[in-house]
Amino acid sequence: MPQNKFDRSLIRGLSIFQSMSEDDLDAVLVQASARQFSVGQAVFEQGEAATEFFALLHGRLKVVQTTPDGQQVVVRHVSPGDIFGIARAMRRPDYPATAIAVADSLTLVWPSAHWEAFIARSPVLALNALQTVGQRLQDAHARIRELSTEEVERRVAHALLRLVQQAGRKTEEGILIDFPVTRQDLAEMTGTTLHTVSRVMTGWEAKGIVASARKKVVVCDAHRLHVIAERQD
Amino acid sequence: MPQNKFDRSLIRGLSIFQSMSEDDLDAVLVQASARQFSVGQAVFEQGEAATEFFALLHGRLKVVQTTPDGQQVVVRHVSPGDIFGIARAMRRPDYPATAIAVADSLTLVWPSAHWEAFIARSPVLALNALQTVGQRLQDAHARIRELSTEEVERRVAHALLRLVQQAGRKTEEGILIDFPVTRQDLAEMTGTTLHTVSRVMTGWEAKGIVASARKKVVVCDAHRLHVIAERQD
DNA sequence: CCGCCATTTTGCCAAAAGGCAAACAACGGG
DNA sequence: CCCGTTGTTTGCCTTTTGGCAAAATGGCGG
Repeated sequence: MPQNKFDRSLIRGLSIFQSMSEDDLDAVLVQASARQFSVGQAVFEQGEAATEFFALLHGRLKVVQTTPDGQQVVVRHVSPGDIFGIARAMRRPDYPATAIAVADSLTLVWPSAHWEAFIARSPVLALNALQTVGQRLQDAHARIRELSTEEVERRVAHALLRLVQQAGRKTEEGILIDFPVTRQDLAEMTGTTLHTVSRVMTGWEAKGIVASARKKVVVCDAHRLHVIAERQD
Repeated sequence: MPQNKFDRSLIRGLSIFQSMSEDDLDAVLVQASARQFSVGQAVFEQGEAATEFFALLHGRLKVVQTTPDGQQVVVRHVSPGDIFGIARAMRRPDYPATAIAVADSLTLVWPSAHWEAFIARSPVLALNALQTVGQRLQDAHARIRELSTEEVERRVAHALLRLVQQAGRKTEEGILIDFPVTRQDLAEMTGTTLHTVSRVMTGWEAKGIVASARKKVVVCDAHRLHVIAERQD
């Protein structure tokens, strides 16, 4: 499989495959195929049978849950090097959320059924997966703490700083979030409404903390954003 | 070790040890010791080095995170049969939260350093742990969804129903939450204040949905509570 | 280049929830 | 058995946030 040769250097960096032997890694990669997704396309949908799992090589995804009445909540973002869609590895039969490309993306794909065989061949994979899921659990608890104790402005500040961390690119005006972000997206990340996000951002823009345009956010003064995120009223 | 003989039947039921061979289980249990905690006592504290991990045999704990300004958030509850304090298994050096007994409790304790050896001996342990952590991640995402999209009354209803699920005991008046729960506790579980919880519960009490006393909650009409929890305003 | 459509901003108002303070109630120790 | 401590209820008011409506803006396809 030619693309596997091509991917090899990228794949070595995936934390999930760390400290695997070359042979074991080969055995895993032989089973993989590549798949592309363009902006807005879903990799999988909430409720679907979890027949495959993935690694993101390039691009960016958001993972969203939809409530029965149609509201959406962004559970997390997927950055290059992350694995995702590993519901079956946690013995869940279906995907608990929908993954949507927010930038053109390239993924590796494996059939979920192979997971057990991979583990059997290379037990370190299970430990790496445990660490990965553990980290996500920490992140989720941090979100819960924020939603429980912080007011909207602080939550939005935290969300922006997280995006800077994950997808910030230095420019002349400041740090650009390097994929399209709408007010609605920020609202779904922070448990508020696009109206409130707009009001908050307008306020920050007036103070020169951020600059924004349609689907674009630049953080000009990360320090002051930190102060907002951490202040105790 | 005499208590290991005693614990044996309980331990077989722990999901984390499922489908382990007798020999492997023996090897794990030989390393365990038992430890008791009375109400209010901490099993471990947020930020401490994660030198041990635990299984709860009897009793109940709450796992809380404290914010820099002292607010507390109940991350989850530990029921008998759960393992907890497995930070090191996720390669975290310290406990990310504090675990406090809310009922007199009996735990098994292992040194964290043994985890790797256990896995080496019985790889299925890693898969079971992955499932356990995966389930907690699902639960955390459900909490995030609730905090993001639901108003206080629904959140409190969900929290109560969850407690009924985990620790409900049938009585003549209804289903009793079988450990002490204060308004403050419910507030920390739902991201609100004890005042608001009190107001909500008073309303429900008037309608005969719940009955409560100091540190005690009885759900009289679980069905109507469900309706409240699931209604879309 | 124009017009449509998605996105953003904003004003105004209403509802939800928090904060404060005080009263009240129950339990437990001396 | 009484007192102090801890937990609960409640009134009143303020603040935060959401909802609705409408206008403004900017980009993209025809």
